[in-house]
Amino acid sequence: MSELPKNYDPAALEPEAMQLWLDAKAFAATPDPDRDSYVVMMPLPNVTGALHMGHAMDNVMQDLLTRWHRMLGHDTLWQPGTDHAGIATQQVVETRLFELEGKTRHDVGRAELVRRIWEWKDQYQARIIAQQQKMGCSCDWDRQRFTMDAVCARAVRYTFFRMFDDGLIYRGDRLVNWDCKLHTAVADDELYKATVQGHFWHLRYPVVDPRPGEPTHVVVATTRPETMLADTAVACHPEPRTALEAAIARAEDKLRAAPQRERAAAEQELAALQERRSTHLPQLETIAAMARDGRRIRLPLMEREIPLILDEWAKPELGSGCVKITPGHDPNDYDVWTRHKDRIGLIGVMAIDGTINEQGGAYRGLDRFVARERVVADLTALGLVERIEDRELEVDHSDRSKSIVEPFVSKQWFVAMGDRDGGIVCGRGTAREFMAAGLAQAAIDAASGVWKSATGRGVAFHPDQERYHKMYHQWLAEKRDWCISRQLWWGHRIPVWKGRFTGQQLANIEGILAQRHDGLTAWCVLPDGTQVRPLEAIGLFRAGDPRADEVEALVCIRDEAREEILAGALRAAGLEPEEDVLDTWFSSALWPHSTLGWPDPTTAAIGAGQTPLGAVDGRPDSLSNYYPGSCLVTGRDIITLWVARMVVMGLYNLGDVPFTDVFLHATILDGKGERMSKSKGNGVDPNDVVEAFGADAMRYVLCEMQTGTQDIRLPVQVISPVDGVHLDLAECQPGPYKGTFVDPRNGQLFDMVGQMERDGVPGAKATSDRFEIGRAFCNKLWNAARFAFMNLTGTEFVARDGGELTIEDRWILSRLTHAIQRVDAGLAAYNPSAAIGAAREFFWNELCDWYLELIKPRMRDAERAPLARQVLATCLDQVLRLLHPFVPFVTEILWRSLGELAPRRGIVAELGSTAGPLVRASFPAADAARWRNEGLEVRVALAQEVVASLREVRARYQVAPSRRVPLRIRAQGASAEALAGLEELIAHMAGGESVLVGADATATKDSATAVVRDVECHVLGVVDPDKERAKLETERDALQKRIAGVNAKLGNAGFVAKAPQQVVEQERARLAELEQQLATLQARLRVV
RNA sequence: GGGCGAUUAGCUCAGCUGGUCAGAGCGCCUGCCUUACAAGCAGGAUGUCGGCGGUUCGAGUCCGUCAUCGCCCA
Repeated sequence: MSELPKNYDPAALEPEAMQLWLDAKAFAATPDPDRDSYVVMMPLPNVTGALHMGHAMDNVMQDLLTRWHRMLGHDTLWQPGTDHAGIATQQVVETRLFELEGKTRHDVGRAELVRRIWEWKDQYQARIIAQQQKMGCSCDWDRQRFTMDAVCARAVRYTFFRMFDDGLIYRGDRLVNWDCKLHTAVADDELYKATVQGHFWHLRYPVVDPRPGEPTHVVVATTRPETMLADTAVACHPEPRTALEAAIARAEDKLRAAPQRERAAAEQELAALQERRSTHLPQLETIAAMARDGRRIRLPLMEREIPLILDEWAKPELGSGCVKITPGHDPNDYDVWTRHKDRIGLIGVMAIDGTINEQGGAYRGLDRFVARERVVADLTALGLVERIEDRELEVDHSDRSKSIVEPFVSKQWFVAMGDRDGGIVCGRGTAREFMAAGLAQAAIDAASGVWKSATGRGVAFHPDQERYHKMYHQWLAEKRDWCISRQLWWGHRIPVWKGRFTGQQLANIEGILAQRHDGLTAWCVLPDGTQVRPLEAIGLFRAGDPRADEVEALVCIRDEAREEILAGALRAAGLEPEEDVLDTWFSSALWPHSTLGWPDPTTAAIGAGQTPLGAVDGRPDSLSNYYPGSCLVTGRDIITLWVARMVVMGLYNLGDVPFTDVFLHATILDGKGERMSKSKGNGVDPNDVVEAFGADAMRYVLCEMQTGTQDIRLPVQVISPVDGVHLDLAECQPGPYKGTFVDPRNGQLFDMVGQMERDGVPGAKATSDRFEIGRAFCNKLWNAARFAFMNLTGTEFVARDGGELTIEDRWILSRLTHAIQRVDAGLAAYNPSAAIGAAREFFWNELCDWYLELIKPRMRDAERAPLARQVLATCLDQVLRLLHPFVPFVTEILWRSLGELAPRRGIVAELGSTAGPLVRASFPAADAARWRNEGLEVRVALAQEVVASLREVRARYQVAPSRRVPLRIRAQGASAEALAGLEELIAHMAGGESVLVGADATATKDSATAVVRDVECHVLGVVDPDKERAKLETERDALQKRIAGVNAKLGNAGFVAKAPQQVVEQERARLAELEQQLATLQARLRVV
C-alpha cells in the first residue's frame, strides 16, 4: 500500500487528487436518458479579475450539490464558464491601456481594443479556472463556455432575431443614465450614490409682458444651472392652496406622532409651512391663473419663450413653489413632459462626452461643469440669480468610471417586458409552446407555484421560498422595459442595420426590406414611434400619409455569415450597421440553454477537444438531455439581475424554466458586518486561504457557515507586511486612500487592494483564523484513517447475519445510519451547515471518541479482531463517502488507501462501488430498518453519561488519567438492565481497574460519588471528604432549585388544567426523577 | 420615502409548528505528550436570549412598540 504520511498535508494531497479526477474524466457529463439528470449552471464569473470569497462560497455550494447528486447516481452536469462582462472588462483594459501606454481607446481603435480585451480575457479565464480547480470544483471542464464564444454568440443572435421579429425589441428615445466618461448608458444597478458638495441656485425667469399686479419674474431653483439651457417650461401646481393645506395637515400629523426629541424640528417645519400661506400662496395662485391663461416665460440666455404650465410635480410647499421643466435632463421633468407633450418640447443640450451641444447656443462646446460656471456668471451679470444656497447633494455616479452620470436622452434598444395585445408565444416550435401575456408575466407565472410548464415544472426558491419569491415577484411585477443596448466596443453587436429614409427611398429599397423570411426581418419606425412592417410603411407612403415622410428602417439578420454576405447590398441601400452592443445580461440570461447548443446542438461550433453537444453513439444531444436544468446557486443580490432574466429567456426560447430550484446562499461580510469587496480591501482571497489551510479546510468552513440565515460574518485578519503579525482588520482604521488601513500599533499605513504599492504603501494579505476549524477537522480525519489503516491489514469480507456483532458494533452502525439520515435531510433542505454538523458529530464524537477507543482491545486480540476490522472498514468507507461532497480531496486520497487495505467491505452484504475513485462511488443510503436500534442507543447513552460522570469525579480528585481505579455503579431496575453487558465499555472508557454494576455496588468509605438519573457512580479510593461534601452540597442545592421550579409549575392550577395531558405527565415524571436523585444525594451526604 | 432582514456565551452562529431549548464550534480556565491525532485527549466556567409592553397555564420562540445595524427599491 502507498504509505500514508504521518502529517496531514493538503498542499501535497490536493493537487494529486485533482489530477486523479481529471485523468479519470470523473466530472464528465455523458447524456443518459435512463437516469435522472441533475444540472447546475455555474453563475458565470466575469473575466475582470480573480475570484473572491463570495465566489468561493458560490462555487463550493454548487460543488457540494453536484458531488452529492453525482454520488446519488444522477446523470450530473455542472456547466462551467465565464462572462465577458461588457462594461467592466472594457473599463479594466482601457484603464490599463491608459496607465501603461497613455493611450485612450480612440487612439487604438475598435478592432485593436477588442483584440486586447480578448487577450485579457484569455489570461484571466485561465486564472479563474485554475482557482476553481484549486477549490475542487467538479465541473465538466470539457464543456466550458464563454458568453462571447461562437456557441453562445449564435444563441444571442437567434434570440435577438426572434424577439425583434416578434416586435418585442424596439428602439426608442429614452432618458438614460449617461456615463460621460465611458460614453455609454448605464443601468440603474450600475450606479452608486455619493455625497457631493454643491449649491442650490435660485434663478429669476422674466415673465413675458407682465400685467399689473402680476409678478415680473418667477423664481425656480436648480442644482444644475447649465440644464436651464434646455428648459422647455416652468410649472406651477394647479391647486396651490389645496396642495399647501394638505402639506400642512401632513406636518401636523407628523408633529403629533413625533417623539420628544424630534418635536422641535417638526414644530419648526409646521410653522414654516403655515407661514407660506401668506408669503407664497397669493403669488402662486396668481401664477396658476396666469398659466391657465396661457402666459409665457422668457428663458434667459437662450431668449426663448417657454410656456407656464400646470403640473402637480411643482410643490407649493417647496422652494418658490415653481419648478423649471427640463425633460431632456431630468427624469421627473421627463415624466412631466410625457403629460404635456402637446404643449412643451424636449431639448437635449448635452453631447455624449458631457459637453454642451449645438442646442446650447453660445455655450456650445463647453464641458458641463464649465458651462455651469459660465451660465451662473452670465445670469448673475443679468441680475437673475436671486440667491445661492450651499448644499450637500446625493449624486448618482457610474460604478465603472466613478464619474457623475447625467440624465440623457438617447436612442436605446429595449425589450418590452410588459403584457402585449394578443399575448406572446413562448417556446415557439417546441412541444412546450405556450401563450403568455408578456415576458415578465410568463416569468411571474413560472414561479407562482400554480403555473406549470408542459413538463410540469415551475421555479422554487431555497432556503426561504416566501422571502425570495417576494423579491423576484415584486421586481418582475413592475414589468419595466429592459434597456439592452450599451455604447461599448466589447460585447455582442446588435445584429441590426438601420437607416433613415423618405417614403420614396423606402419604396425604392422595398426589395431588401420586404424580403422577410427565415433569417432576415425588418421593421420601420414612424416619426411618432410606432413600429410597422416595411410594406405597411410603403403603403402609407403610397397613400400619401405624411408619417411616411421620415421613416427609420431596421433590418435584423440572424446569422453572422449571412450578414457578411449581405453587407454590401445593405450599405448600398443606405443602411448602416448598428454599433451598440448588448447588455451583458442579455447573453447571461441565455446561459442555461446557450451553453447546451441551442438553437441546434448538432451544429454548435464547439472548441477543439470539447465534448460534442449533438447526439453521439445513440445518446441524446445535450440540449434535450440537460434542459431544463435543476438548480441555480447564487447570491440574493442577483435575483433580479439574472435569475428573473434567465427564467424569461428560457421560457421565451424553449417554453420551459431553466431550473426548478434556486438556492440563494449567504453573503459574506467582514468582521464589522460590511460586505466583502475587493475594492474596499476587506476581502479574503480564496487562493491565500487554500494555500494556508487547504481547499478542504476552506470548504468545510464555508459549508459550516451556510446555515440558512442570510449574512455571514467572517472576521478578517491582516498579515502585517512589516512583521507578519496578524491584526484584526476590524480594529484597523481606514487610511486616507481607498483600500488602505492603519496599523493601530504604530500608525503605519498598508494597502489591501494592491494598487498603492507603487506609491510606497506596502501591500498586505488578508486571512481569517476561522479556517483553522476546517483544517483541524481534516487533520482529525486524516489521523483517524491512519489509525484505522494500522489495524486494517488483512481485512476480509465475511457476510454476517448481524448476530455476531458486539454491542458497540451494533451501536456505531445504528448511529451511522442516524447520521446518514441527518446528512440527507440537511442537504435536501439546502442546509449544508446542518448536514456537515451531523457528519462531524458522528465522525468525531461517536466514531473517534467512542468506537475507535472501544475496539482498541479487540484489535489486539486475534480472535476478536476480524469482526472489529470489518466493522471499522465499513464505518470508514461510509464516513468517507458521506464527507466527500464537503471535503473531496482528503476523502479521495484516504479512499484509495482504504481500497488497497480492505478492497471488500460491508457487514451483511458487500458494499458496491468500492473499486473506482470516490468521486464516482455511491452515496451512503440509510437502511434504518436493519441498523437503527434506538433501544440500544438509549442504553449506550446512559453508559456514556455514567462514564462522563466518572471522569468528572476523577478530574475533580485529580486522579491521573493513567491510574486505573475500582469503580462501582449502583443501579437497579430498568437502569441496571440497561447497563447490563456494558460493564467492559464503562471500565475501558472511564479508566476502571474493575467495575461492578448492580444493586449491591455500594459506596465505600473512601469513594467519591456522582449521581446520574437513578444511578450512583462511585470511584473508589480517591476520597477527600471535605471536597466531596462540598461538591455534593452544590449539586443538592441545584437539584432543589429545579425541583422547586417543577413543583411551582405543577402547583399552578392553570397549568394542570390547560396544558396538554402529555406535558403534565412529563413534568410529573421529571419531578419524580429529580426527587429520586435528591434522595440519593442526601443519603450519600449522610455518609460522607 | 417604501419594502425586507437581523439583534442568543468574549467571537461566529444553531435553536422547526410556543412546554429539559438555553445549545455548538472557536476562545478562556484546569489536568494530561494515555504510541491515530497537542491541528489532540479528559474535565470546567460563561448568557435577566437588544429594551419595554401584550397574548398565554407557559415566550429566544407569537403580537405591538422603541433602539441599533444591514440589505433592496425609489
